[in-house]
Amino acid sequence: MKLHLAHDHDWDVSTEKARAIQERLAAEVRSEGVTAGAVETVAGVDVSIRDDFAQAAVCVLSLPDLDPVDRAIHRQEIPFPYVPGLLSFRETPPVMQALEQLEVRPDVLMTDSHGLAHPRRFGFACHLGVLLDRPALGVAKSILVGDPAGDLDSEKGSRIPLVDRSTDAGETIGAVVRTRTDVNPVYVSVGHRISLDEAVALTLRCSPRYKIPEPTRHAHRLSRE
DNA sequence: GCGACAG
DNA sequence: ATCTTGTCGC
Repeated sequence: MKLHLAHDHDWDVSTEKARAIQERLAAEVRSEGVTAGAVETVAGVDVSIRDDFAQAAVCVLSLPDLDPVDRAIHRQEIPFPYVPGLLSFRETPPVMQALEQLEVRPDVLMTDSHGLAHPRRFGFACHLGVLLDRPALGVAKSILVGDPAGDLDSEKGSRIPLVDRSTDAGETIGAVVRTRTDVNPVYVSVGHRISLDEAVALTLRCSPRYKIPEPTRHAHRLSRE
């Protein structure tokens, strides 16, 4: 896919400068734009780390079937160390290179990270979305900042707000979502050009199925031998 | 000062 | 994230 960068900046920066960049770009995040029901393709984005290399993988799935329609990977040396709150500086560079290889332009980008549920309201999901000016959301497996507002029902589909009390009036920065009964909840937050409700709806639409992409089945079979 | 800390 | 052992469920 053709990458039209709405914003750009240096990547070889200090942690202080990185935080400053996040604070500057956080003002560009938009919490509205996409309608989950109209989304036809979603790109799942993830990065694996081994030694000094980062490998980004992107798989575009169709909705509502979740059939893989395009994919790409890119491996490169880790550009930035892992620092809580600065994850995007390690993951964005390799992911951009993988996205550029796609032939199908996904309607939404889904990342394994937080978006607004971040100390400076600018997690990886926001970073990716704002630089590309594309819809994006974050789906994390654990909390970086904030607290669940109450107790989440064990029933699939239940959701409660994720709020940040450390600030003024305790703002809602995301949602705690149960995608399946008897599984740990995921933490969904806005990345860019999508509302929290649409982000939650999309997360649910993308989770209750078991269709496994061919490459993954192969890798799984090999790994247990 | 101490604890927390996406992946 | 990655590593590694044991256990539970379909």
